This record gives sequence, C-alpha cells and structure tokens, in this order.
Amino acid sequence: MAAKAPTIIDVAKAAGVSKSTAARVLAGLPNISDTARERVRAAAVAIGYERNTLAAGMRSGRSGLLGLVIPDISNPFWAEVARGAQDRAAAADLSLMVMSSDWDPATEARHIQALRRARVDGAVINPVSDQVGDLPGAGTPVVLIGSAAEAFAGIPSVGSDIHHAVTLGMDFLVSKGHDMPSLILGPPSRLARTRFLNVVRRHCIARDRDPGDLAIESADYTVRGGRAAMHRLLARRTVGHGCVFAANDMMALGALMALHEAGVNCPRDVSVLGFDGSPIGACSAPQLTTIAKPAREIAARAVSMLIDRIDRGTACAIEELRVHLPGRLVERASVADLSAAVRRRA
Amino acid sequence: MAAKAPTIIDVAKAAGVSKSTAARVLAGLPNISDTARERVRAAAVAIGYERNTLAAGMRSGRSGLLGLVIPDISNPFWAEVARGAQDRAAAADLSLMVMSSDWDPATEARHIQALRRARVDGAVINPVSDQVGDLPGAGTPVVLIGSAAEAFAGIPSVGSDIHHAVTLGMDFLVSKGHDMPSLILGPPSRLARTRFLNVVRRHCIARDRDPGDLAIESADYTVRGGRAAMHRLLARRTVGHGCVFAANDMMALGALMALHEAGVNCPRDVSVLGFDGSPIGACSAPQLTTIAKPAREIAARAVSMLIDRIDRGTACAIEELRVHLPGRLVERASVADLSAAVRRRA
DNA sequence: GTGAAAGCGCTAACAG
DNA sequence: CTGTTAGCGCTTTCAC
Repeated sequence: MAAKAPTIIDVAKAAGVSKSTAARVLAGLPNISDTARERVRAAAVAIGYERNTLAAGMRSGRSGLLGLVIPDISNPFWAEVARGAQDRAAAADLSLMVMSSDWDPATEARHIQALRRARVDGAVINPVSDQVGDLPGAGTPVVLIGSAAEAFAGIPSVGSDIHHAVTLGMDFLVSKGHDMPSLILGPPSRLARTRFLNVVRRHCIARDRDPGDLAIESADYTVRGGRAAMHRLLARRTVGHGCVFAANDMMALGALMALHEAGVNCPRDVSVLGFDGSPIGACSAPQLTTIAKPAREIAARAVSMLIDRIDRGTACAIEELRVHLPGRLVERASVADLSAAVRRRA
Repeated sequence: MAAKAPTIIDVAKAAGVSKSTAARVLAGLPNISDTARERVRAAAVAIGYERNTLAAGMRSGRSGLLGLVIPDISNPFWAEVARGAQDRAAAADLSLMVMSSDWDPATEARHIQALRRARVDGAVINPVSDQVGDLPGAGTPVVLIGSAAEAFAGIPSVGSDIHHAVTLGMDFLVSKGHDMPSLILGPPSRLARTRFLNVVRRHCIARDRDPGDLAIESADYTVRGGRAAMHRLLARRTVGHGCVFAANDMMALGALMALHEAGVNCPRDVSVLGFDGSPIGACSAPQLTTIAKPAREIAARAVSMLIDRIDRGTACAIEELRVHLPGRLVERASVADLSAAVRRRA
C-alpha cells in the first residue's frame, strides 16, 4: 500500500518555503520570485504532488464538478450528448458526472440529489419529469436541454428548435409526395410528445387535413417499443400507412424491424422518417432518413452556458438564455420518393 | 440568489443540539436518545439540509466517487458497460465519473489524472495504452476491464474470456460450413488485437490451415473504419471472402454497409460475424450475428470487485482476481448456413 | 515577495 | 447519551 498522497505541505517542505508560497505558485498567481517558483514547481513534480480538488473546492466553494443527467446513456443520441458535454467540460478543466435517469422521475430525483450532495458547481439536465420542484440544489446553476426544457420558467435552456425540426420533416414528406404520416410518439405523459404532435397537427391544419385522422401509437423511446408500436400500427387496417414519422431514431429503427418482420418493404410500401440523427441510423437497412439534431453542439453549448452562469452569476436576462439550434435533414434511404413515381407514371 | 446551502451546524442549531449529536443522527449511529434523533431529523428536513459529501470525504478519506474510463462512450457496447457500472455504483450509494478516452493514450492519461485529482476512491479502467506507468494514483484501487487487462501484472481484472469467445465464433463458422474467415481487426498496436488474432491462428493450425493465408485488415473500432476495411478486403481479389469475422460490432456494421455499397449480398455471398453483442446489431440488415460479451455484468462485477478492494484493502490474492465471463453466440442473420446449402444440393 | 493564521463542513477522538 | 476539540488539504485574508 502506497503512502498517503502528498499534500501541498509536503511540497512546501521539500521546496523550503511556506505553505502559502507553494499554494501561490501552484495556483499560478503573480508576485512570486522566480527562484521560489522554480523550486516549488520542481518539488511538486519530484514528489508527485497532485492537487486535491476536493479540499480546494471546500475552501473556494467550487468543486470543479459538473453534472449531466440524461434519460438513457445507451441511446446513441444521448451518448453523443454525453460526449459533447464531456469534451466541453474537460476543455474547461472540469469533471463531468454523467447519470442516466432511465426516463424515470424517481431515478432522476435520486441522481439530482447525488449531484447536490457532491456539490457540483452546476448541472445540465434533460428533465424527465415535466413538473419538477427543486431541480437544482437551490442556488446551483442549471441549464436544461431537450424539447421540454422551455416549460421551466426561469431556467435557461438549449435544445433543438423542435418546431423547425418537425416542420422540416413534414415538409420533406410532402415534397416526396406523402400525405399525413402515421406517428410513433413517446410516452403520453411527456411534454416533448405534445409539442411534437402539435407541430404535426398544425401542419395538417395548414394543409386542410383533419388532425383527428392521424394514426398515433406511443412507445418508450426504445427500439423494442418502436417495433411493437409499428406492429400495432400495421394491425390498424383502416388507416393507410404510406409513411411513418417516429419521434426518435431508436423507435424508427424498431419500426424498420417490425416492417421487415411483417414482410412489408421499406421504403417501397411504407416509408419511415426518424428524428434525432443517431449515427447508428446509417447502419440500418434501409438506411434511416432522419431529422438530425446537433447533439454535440447542444451539449457543448449547454455546458458553455452553464460555465458562464457559474462564473458570472445569474446575471443575464433569461430571454437571452433560450438557445435553439436548428435540426437538419439527413436523407438516406427509408423514405420513398412518391412524387418521382407519380411523375414517371404520367 | 439562494442563500448558501445549510450545514450540519444549521441543523444542530435548529434542533437545539450540538454539532456532533446532529452528525451522529445523520450518520445513523447508535446511542442517541429518541427525542434527539427525532428533533434532528425534523430539523434537517425542515431546513433542507443535504450532506456535503466533499467535506465528509475530506475528513473520512473517502470521496464517495468512483471513476470509469472507457474508450468510446458513443459505442453502444461501451455505453452498456457504463450503464452497468453506473447502476452498481448507485446501488452502493457511490457516484460514478465516466470518461471516454477515445482510444487515445494521452486522453486516457488526462482522464486518469482528473480522477486522481478528484480523489476517487477507486477506478475501473479499460486500458488503451498497453504499457501504462502509473495507471492509478499510487494506492488507489483499480480494476481493469477488457481483453488487454491481464497484461497488467498485479492489477485485478474482469473481462470476457476472449479465447473462449473467439473460439465460439470460429467453431460456429465451421459448423455453418465456412472455412477461414477474413479478419477485420483493431489497430495494430493494441494488445487485444494480438490476442484475438492468435486465437484465430491457433484455430487455423488445429484445422491444418496456414495462418499466413488469413486476409487481415485493420481499422479503428468504428463503423467508418470497418466499412473502409471491408472495401479494402473486397479489393483483394486473390482471396475468397466467404466470410468475415470482425473484432467488434461497430466494424462489423461498417462491413455490412460496405458490402451493401459494393452490391454484394450478405449473407448469400459474404457472411459477417461480429464481436461484442451490441444491442444495435439487431437493427442492421441483415441482422448481425455476433458473439455477445456480457457488458453490464462485466461492468457490475468490476465495480463490485472495486468496492470490495476499497473496503477490505488489497487483501485477497491477485490470482483470484482475474474474472472471466463467458461470451455467448447470438445467431441472427448475417452468417449463411453453407452446410445446409451443401446438404440440399446432395 | 513571503509567512502566519483562519477557516470551508464534516468526522472522529476525547471527555463529561 | 452528549458536548468539546481537533484536524482533513486547501485557499485566502492579513500582516510583515
């Protein structure tokens, strides 16, 4: 068993200076003689000193820790978010604690409590619960991400522009000659679902279609859920399912599986449009056409904003703190071009 | 701005007892009068007290933090590992810091330094560098995961039994009537690659084939890399590529893409066998047949072992601390059954 | 420029 | 059973 980790006192002793001189050098403060700086640096390296961020944080009130709470780390989209946040945090020399809430408000609450206890300097959270009481430890800066974020008054947020993104998808479907898509949405209780659905409804109304005719199935944002939902959709024989718009890529992938299992050819018989832009969508067959959200940028931006708030306090007006990043269409192979087919026939 | 977080002193004051009595109650120690316990608990809840784990850790020498260093959080296999570790850590009321090394030794080193500075109580690491100097902060318990783990003498490890897993794959290919597979392996410098390759070689020798005839391409464990490698393999016209064995699922998925792009039907013309058991393999077309490694169990086991070592010190013999979990064949649709075809013809 | 001293919030010995 | 007293390793006044 190695001896205890060397402290700043050990460094000071080895360098023959006082604790505070050593501290100053190590913190890179000015007003230090070159000799002292030299000797302290050498001593630190020599004895393998590594600053104890816990102890430092204790005194300075900064733990150097950031939290990230996302719904599902095994979903490649959220994994990308984690990557983006991680990288941005590391660039600021901050450590990130990533926690997966599993879409469960209770788990989310436990994670948030853990972050509070760890005295994180701030947290980026994708809220699962639509109503949250004390998301942060009172006074801890928080930045929300995701489509439901704006529901929380007074908390800054960054996310994709869901109205724009869904519209992008609907317009694309129309441009390819599709009519109203059937929908595979997330769990009924989620606010994100409502927002997604409402954009679709608005689109229907604008094109003189009855939103009430929309075939809708709900799932839990997983491949398995999307697959089951697609099967249910197929069982509804009264509705035509020329195309399906899924609210995330995992469910879209599940829909693809279901179609394959049911012997329905995609995109020839049924088209599928995803929503996320998971890199993994490029591996399905047919490759998934999807609306990509800039996962890494969203995360990086959220962390930047968080760091800003930590440093500058809650200075800026909240209105400036609603960032919307545009989605972008990634056209691959799961949506058929009916317009071309129509043209060909003519 | 909210006031500073309440401390144990605030609780004590509110409950009308001393700091240590409050501490005892909060720590659940015995020898406390029911009245005191009652009042402290009530006071804690009333003022919203939340223990400061940093401060606590400072005194007790335990930070309550665990580290996990994996190569790539966006790879679903490693995401599963993260999940497993996270869950196990949470069960022990420990927080986990997950870091992605990106297969880069320098990044890995930085992450490990961050963990050391955060004074994690222990860390689970998948070593990227085959030779590592001071992996842990001297004295910090470490458990290694992954196939290269055993190369580190004196550090306990848990991983899949790579010999068993690769053999499983080779035997399966043979049972389906395939001969020697072409290989898509990881980067040349990685120890894991050598071990994988050597099992294949041994298999060749046992079946009177010349290992020198093996067609081998290297990639970086990504979809993109696997795809490029498969294209290169296809370009080698001198070798027959009845089947390809990839060293991880992402590369196998990339191979599937390449095959599709080249107009080669899988599994009819070329079979592909993966290695990992990423859940996402079920979404490709054809669905990926693969050797599944128990990601969550590996991670959970590693964390359990780590906690054990933290609690009990470095007590047990290292020999007992090499855990190998068996892989398992997940037969889906990317490997053709040539034996059946042969039988049918007869 | 440098050192001495006072805590940050908590736990762990000690006494009572 | 409970209160008092030291620190954990660091930062941060405040003197010199």
